[in-house]
Amino acid sequence: MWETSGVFAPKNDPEAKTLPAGRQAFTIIMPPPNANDPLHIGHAMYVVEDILIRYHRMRGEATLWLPGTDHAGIETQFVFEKKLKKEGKSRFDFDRKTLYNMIWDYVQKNSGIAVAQLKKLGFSPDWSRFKFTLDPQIVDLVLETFFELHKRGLVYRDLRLVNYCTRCGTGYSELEAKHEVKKDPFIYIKYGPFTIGTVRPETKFRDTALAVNPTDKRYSKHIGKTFEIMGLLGPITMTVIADPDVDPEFGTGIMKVTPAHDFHDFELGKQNNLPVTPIVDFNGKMDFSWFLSKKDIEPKYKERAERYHGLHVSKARPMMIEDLKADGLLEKIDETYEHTLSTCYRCGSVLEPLPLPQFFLSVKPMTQKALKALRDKKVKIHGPGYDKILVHWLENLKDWNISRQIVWGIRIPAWYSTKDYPNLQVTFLGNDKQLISGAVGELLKVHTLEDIRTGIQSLKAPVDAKFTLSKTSPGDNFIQETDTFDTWFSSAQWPFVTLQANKPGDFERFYPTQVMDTAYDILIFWVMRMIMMGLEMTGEVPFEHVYLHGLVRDEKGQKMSKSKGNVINPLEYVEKFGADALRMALVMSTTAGKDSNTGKDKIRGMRNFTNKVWNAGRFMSMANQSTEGKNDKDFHAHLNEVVKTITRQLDQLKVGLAAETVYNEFWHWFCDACIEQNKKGKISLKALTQGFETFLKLLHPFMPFVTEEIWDKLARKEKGLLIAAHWPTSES
RNA sequence: GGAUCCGUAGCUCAGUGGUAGAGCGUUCGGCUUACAUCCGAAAGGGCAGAGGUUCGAUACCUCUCGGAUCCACCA
Repeated sequence: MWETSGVFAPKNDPEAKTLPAGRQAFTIIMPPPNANDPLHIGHAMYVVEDILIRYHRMRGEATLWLPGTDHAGIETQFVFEKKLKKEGKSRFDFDRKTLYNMIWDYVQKNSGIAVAQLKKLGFSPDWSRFKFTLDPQIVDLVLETFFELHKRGLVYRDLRLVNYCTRCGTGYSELEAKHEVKKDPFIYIKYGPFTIGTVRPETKFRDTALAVNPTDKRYSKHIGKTFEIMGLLGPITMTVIADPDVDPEFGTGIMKVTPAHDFHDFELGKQNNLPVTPIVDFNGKMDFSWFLSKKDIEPKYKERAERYHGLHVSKARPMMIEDLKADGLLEKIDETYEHTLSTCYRCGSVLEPLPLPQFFLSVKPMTQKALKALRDKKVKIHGPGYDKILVHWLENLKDWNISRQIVWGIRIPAWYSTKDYPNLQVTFLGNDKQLISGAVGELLKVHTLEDIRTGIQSLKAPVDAKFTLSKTSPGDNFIQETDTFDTWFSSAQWPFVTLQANKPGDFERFYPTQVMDTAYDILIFWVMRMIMMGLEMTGEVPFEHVYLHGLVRDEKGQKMSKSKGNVINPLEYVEKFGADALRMALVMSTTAGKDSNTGKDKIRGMRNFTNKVWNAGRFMSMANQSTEGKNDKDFHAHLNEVVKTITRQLDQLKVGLAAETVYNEFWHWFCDACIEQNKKGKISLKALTQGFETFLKLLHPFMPFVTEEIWDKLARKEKGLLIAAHWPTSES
């Protein structure tokens, strides 16, 4: 009935109330769930949004809740690759276009599930405005944003170290790396006249300098001097440079510098003009081709380099330690050393810092605008402490790496001319389904440009390569960048692109939106970037309030995870206890920004409450018929207070508190006290009926199904659907 | 190393500058004609500790202790 009645869509009624401050509507953009995943309990927390939407709709406002789903680039490709692996295949068995289409079909097949589940939870978004992040109009707008940002000088391409997962084959932004404490042998190596300590002996072959703290008296005299040092592959020369970041207390106080494989060293290398010389490749394997291509190598060293070459770091490292021992270069090993490593948040592999040209956004101008908006209270964060966390991030944010080396996403619309770069390095899956690497010119002898454009796996354009921005090929001789945008790059634009890509006039009418509700764990990933991007592109904040709900934990307070087996499937509980019970359990007595423990007991308790509401409805038809009650006046007075309180609480986004209030007032006041008084003739039927209808309205945003059902039996014929009924007014 | 949050009844958590609340659990008594997925009654808390502000603090400030989370660095 709700869906066919059209109430989910914002009313076009010119009589729709004009809201305070000239606001035309009450709008919430739904955080898009991953299109290919079934819902988890976190999505059920969107009930906060549905409560607010239903409340404002009943207030007579033009109310829009805009739903959608997310292509979730890395997550989805990762899931799909796991599926391929089960079938004994990998992403390299398919050319780019085929792989993309396969994932597209896979996602399409699953995307209906999430939507059906949202409906089962009783959510009331306007399905006619549904958007997917890869809908053509959305992609189009995202590309335009990129062009505009480039025009404003905020886009650049640069060689940087990226946190690269050699397992997943892509780099990540600084936010996506997880940190894990690991125990690794800390090796002290004789290094010419010095001793250095390291956990990564394998990178030593391409060290470019030695660094010491300029205030360290032991070493300061060596600064600027060059030493010949005996290594595993023969003698090398090394210059000592000054670096105030070197901690004299740590290890031996002298540090090797490897710009290609360490973030700090990369920066240090820039300052000192050191070359970036990688030794680990993008598969996590040792690459000694630079050495083996030399002439006249001593057989001993040649044998070693050949042995190491192509081995994974984890295999090569112990081998090198043995060789160091054999050469008498190993001083000692500290086996107790603990340090923190970056790991892939998807697969858990250790991330390799690797040099790769990437597209970046200059964030500074955007963070400044965001900070100002926060200072001016244009955006208000609900959830204690999170406003400070957000400010801290905005003040310290580094430029945003928006390139991802995956196919599932929006391909970066930068094109390189094969005329400018005939030696552009590409990896191409040929007609014979073999991976072929080489320069464009060479490949063109056997394949057409069109073949290469669609079949290309990866392209390594030089850092300073000229590129043309265009939605389609700008000419006959262009090859498109193979990287795709970080999913968050398009998600950051979600509040305005969904409205711009929708019905004409929507953006003007519904933007800026009022509330953004999401879990606090994506405050930085998403909310911060939406504020930045919204301000940059529209000049306005994307939303006025950010409601950060907590994470839903199990009844013991443990984080839910698949490995612990304590994951709650929301739909299971909908089956068992009803959607109303689950909804109520999720918001009852919760506060913004705080985790809540939701287990069976709590949901069962709320099922009992649902039942209580139902039974009160049954009582109404057999209530005491008295037309006058001596407590009627007090009854109305208290009812008025209840309406006032709940209205105020909802206006202040205190959803958990409002749920608690309506629960207590309905059960312990209306049922326990007032119904009993009616039985004794102290409260009239008229007053009681009016009170019950008021409570049905107050309860409706929280428990839409039972309340609508009771309303259907009681009052719908005269008064229409409860979902569209008028919120009770209170006299102050 | 930096930051944030929390410490209230046995458990899980709300809450407020003016003599403490809910759910679950516990105890006792009830199939009272809406509801035993219920009703009635009861036990149980000097709101972590110390100091300060205030006429008055659980609530505001400082410190201590305890717990959680986030970020940075680690050759």
